[in-house]
Amino acid sequence: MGKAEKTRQFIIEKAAPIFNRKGVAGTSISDILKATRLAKGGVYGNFSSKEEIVMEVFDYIAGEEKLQLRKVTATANTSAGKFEALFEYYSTFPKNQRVAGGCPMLNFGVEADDTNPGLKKKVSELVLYYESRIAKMVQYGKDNGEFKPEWDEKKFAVKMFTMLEGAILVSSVLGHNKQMLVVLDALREEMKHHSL
Amino acid sequence: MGKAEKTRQFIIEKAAPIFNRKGVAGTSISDILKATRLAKGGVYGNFSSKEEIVMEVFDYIAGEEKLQLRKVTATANTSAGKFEALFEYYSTFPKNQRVAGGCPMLNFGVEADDTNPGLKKKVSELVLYYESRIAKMVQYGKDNGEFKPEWDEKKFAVKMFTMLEGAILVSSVLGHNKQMLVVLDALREEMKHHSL
DNA sequence: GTCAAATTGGACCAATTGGTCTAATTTGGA
DNA sequence: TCCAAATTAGACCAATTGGTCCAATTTGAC
Repeated sequence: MGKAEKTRQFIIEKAAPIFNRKGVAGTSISDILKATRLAKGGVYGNFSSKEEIVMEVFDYIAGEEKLQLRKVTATANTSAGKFEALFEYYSTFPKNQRVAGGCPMLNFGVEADDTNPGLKKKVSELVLYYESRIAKMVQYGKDNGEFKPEWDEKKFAVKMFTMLEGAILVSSVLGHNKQMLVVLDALREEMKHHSL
Repeated sequence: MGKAEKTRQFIIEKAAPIFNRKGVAGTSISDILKATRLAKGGVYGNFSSKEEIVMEVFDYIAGEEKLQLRKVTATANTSAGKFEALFEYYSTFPKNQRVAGGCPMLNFGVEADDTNPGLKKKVSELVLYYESRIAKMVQYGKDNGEFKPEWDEKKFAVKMFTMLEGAILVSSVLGHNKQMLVVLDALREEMKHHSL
């Protein structure tokens, strides 16, 4: 990693939690200068615009979250165990988040929806990625004889994903995770109900 | 309603969809001047700050949405019928929305979370209002012998609310309502499962 | 029709926005 | 150690931000 590449990465890492918290419109270049303690030239020598920073920041947060969730699920070797590990992870969300500020799909998705088509596309791809990951985890469990074959993995993926996103919203707004715990219990119950 | 009161209301109505779409930080006073075709004095003679407009705009959208949902559920006289009317309403969301831009709890909640405690409180109160409305609808159905008494109305309210919010997010980002339809089917199924 | 209340149009404000540019300095790899 | 690449510090830009102010005009309730 060259010198410039290092600085570029450094800027992304410092800017990521700011954008994730305050949104794109709510974050200014001067916020980033403050956080990085770089001069303006140091930022604009590596990025051509705020928009370019935002795009890379989203990819960075998305990548970190994927890593984190892989790490969480890797601790278990059964499908049911992986789900339980996920449920435990979300029971304290956003405690063990890699990049502060909550779920990037929620944060960037809501804002990008009406204002930033490029970012919106990135968010939509990430949504589909997670839905398919969940579905694959169910399928894996079915293949291994953990779950009943008639469990519809795609429908469950949609339910689990939407409930988690909704619960993240509610938790962050209410300032506690009671609803998240209810949601996780419901997901556990559905899994149990389809277990062999 | 006096002259000033009319203008005030007019400003709120014109500003509401703009804030709901572009967010608080993403909406400028000049956006509002353009939409209302008022002069600056016309706005600042009625509101003391952008913040004050935002607060009233949120209350306005919240009120309109409450009216709309009351209207939707009023068409049915059973609890199950009211739920079905709601499901049909959300199956085409945001088609019949009173104020364009999607769910205000999602839009304002995500942004206010880290930036605007006053607005955050308003959102959280609205979230609790809807959760309790759902729970009451279930309770009403139980009282009328439509649903099994062991159906946990509070847990269902959390599930329904979080799933709908998540589905609204996913639908808006993906640009279609497939996931919303899956969610609505799941809710229908749960209701059926607890029907007598 | 009067008269106070409301609105206009826009000048004006200081601060901030995203972004460019440059000369001077610092950095780190060959 | 040298030299190109990277970064600094900040001047500068035009545009925009939220907000104030005021004289002149329009409005509508009585």
